[in-house]
Amino acid sequence: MRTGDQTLVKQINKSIVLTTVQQKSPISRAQISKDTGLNKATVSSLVADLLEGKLVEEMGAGLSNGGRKPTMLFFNNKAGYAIGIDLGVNYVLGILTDLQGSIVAKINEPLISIDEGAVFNKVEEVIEDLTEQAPKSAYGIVGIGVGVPGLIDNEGTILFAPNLEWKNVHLKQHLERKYELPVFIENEAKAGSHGEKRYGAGQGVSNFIYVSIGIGVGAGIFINDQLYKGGSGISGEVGHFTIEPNGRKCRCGNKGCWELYSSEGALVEKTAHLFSDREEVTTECLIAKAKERNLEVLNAFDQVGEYIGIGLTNIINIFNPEKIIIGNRFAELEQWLRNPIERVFQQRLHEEFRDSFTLSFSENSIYSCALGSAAFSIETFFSTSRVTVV
Amino acid sequence: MRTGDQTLVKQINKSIVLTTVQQKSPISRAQISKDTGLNKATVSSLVADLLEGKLVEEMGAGLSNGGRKPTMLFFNNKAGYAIGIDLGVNYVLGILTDLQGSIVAKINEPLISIDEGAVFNKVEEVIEDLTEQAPKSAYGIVGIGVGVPGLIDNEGTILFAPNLEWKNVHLKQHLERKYELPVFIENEAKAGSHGEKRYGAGQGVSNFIYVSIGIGVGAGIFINDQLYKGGSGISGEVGHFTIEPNGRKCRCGNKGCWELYSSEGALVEKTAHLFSDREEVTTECLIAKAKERNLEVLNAFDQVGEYIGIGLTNIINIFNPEKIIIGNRFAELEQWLRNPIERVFQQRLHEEFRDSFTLSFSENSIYSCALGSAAFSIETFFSTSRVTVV
DNA sequence: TAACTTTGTTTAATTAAAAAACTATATAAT
DNA sequence: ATTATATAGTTTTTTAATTAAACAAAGTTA
Repeated sequence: MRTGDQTLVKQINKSIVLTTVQQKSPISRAQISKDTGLNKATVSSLVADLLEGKLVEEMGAGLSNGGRKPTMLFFNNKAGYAIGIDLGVNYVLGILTDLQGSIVAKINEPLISIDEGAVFNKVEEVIEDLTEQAPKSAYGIVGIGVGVPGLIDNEGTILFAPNLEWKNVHLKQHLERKYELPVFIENEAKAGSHGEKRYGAGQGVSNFIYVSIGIGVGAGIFINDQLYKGGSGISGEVGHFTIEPNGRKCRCGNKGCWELYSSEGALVEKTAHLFSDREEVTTECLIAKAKERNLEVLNAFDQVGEYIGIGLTNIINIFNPEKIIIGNRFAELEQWLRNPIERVFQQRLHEEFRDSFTLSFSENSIYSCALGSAAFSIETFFSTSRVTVV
Repeated sequence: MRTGDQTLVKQINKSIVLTTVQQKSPISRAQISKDTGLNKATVSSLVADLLEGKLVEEMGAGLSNGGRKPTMLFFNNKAGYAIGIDLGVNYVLGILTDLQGSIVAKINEPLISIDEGAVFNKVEEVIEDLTEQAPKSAYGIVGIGVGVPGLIDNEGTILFAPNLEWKNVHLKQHLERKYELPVFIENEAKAGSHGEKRYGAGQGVSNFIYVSIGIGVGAGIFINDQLYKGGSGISGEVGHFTIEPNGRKCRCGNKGCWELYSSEGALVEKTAHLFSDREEVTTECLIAKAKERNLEVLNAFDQVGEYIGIGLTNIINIFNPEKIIIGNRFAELEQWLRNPIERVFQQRLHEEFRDSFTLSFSENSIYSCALGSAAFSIETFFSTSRVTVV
């Protein structure tokens, strides 16, 4: 339990000033004082600290407002860099971002084997490649975040990753020892939701659910502007909602799970007969066929869209969110999915819920997960480094 | 946005000291200092404030620990009283509690009519009866809380109460004007969850879901020790989970809602043929028959229990809670429901979830909702009154 | 050119916590 | 009994932060 003292006060105010600069840059000390309600003298003192910490810089005089010209300040997004990795089932997507979340380098490596050692090597290769590309900066690489499709506990252990066939994998410790940097391992949907919160459709939204639909279905839950991880870190397994109590067996042990009817797998099943080789069916080629107005593919999208809608009504009934964001591979399917989903909403949602939220699709394309993973590092850097802690 | 200053620090610390006294009473100043990490001098100063505010009192010397005897302090639970009301479909249950949540008076009035005016009159009758019974105290009645079975928005308006056949009812304004006291209207399940958090099975549990099962099914969601209300205040409508996509029509508009299979209504339907008059079937007489080992009733309990289990697996998959608490009328059915529910958990939950939570039944019997409603007033009193605000 | 504005710093006042010194009151050992 | 030691709680002093007020610097406007 933390008690109140002067250091707490300073931490709070310093963080307010830094956030204000980040959001409203370029901005003067006087304007920060007006916007935040902090006294001019307090702002000057805190800005001096931030200048010394290299997180804020002066950029000369601005335009006069009828008196002395203000000194404009801006957030030094190049004071450090973060690495974010989206560890997929058949790829490793890595990005290097500045402290503002802008991508300054990226690399996408295919994964041939899902063997633990082989994947670890590939991840290290990506990390080292990005590290080399990082420009010189005051703080260097501030951390590494990795999004993984699986159950991750509160200590960052990968408990279970079905599609990678992993159990109890300690990637976090491995990378921390090797690179001596803060490492964050998080579930792919949780990382993606974080990416949307900071840099996408979740900005300014306090309560939203990011639903990642790809090979599986998972969710990242934002409540009161915070990612909700769950009692042991494994919240958001909405793919295993029971939608059909006597439906098909799912490999999770349950029957009739939502993701059996609403994921890439469901699409493939419905359309496999259109292709000579089942292995060849990908979301990309289905999109191609849908654009040619192939009726069977359009029907498959519509049917899968209906099931997605049914699961989303469950989410809406329980969370009453301000927004639902659909991410991962299905983020590209908006033009085919929005109609059936909204049809189901009309049919199945009580009227008080119907206009209580908006339905969006991911704004960061394939980068939500990697961006969110990088952002874990950036936030921890801000809250624990000597920069903001007194 | 609140900035940091000395008043904030004092508020935080005063609240810490008060909470410590509430939880560990009787306790000395020295012990508070050790437990909280606050300096002895700081504790003395804050305790002086709380003594002046009548929230804390001295009760003479305690036993020596090898030196000067400590002056023991205790929380003055009689400094004020709160009214909590559980507004049911056919009853109004009112309680008067002290600031500790102990019930000092109660009254249970049957509701003959669900007409808005008639119900308002009955509620006022209950409030006035309880007010008269309140002992003289420093702060008097600090507020009135009412739990209602329906959708309540963030302003306390009753948007929709199906079983009362109400729409857009402004009970809050009505009572505030009449009694000039803070009034809190909240959904019955949210109020119940709050009751369990403060005084029942939710104490010390940060993340739990209270599932109220009676005529309908609703949930109160506690996340990070806070009640989550949702974007517009109507979260927790788990009764309208789609469990059977092609099931029976629900009056909410959807088909195959969970509460059609798992509430009192489902029980009545399965057992109505055992009674001459369908109106006579109540949970109470089913309990009586179950105790006589009536096979048909036992089977009904078992089947309903299975469906409850299915809905709970959905809740567990999405929230990964530390605890599930079953409340309202079904809280009395533990001996018949626990088995089928846990059977379903074994069948349908992935192993990582199976031991991640405990299943409990309400500890406050029929008072969860009224207690939680009263507690809304008490907490607001502590956080906004001159007592704790500097 | 004088009057007024705006920006940002400096100085003094205020407040709350914490450390240190101190008083009061015990217990325990001799 | 007396002395040493330990604990409880208050008083005094120190420290660190915000804020208000005064001020200096640098503009604009009439």
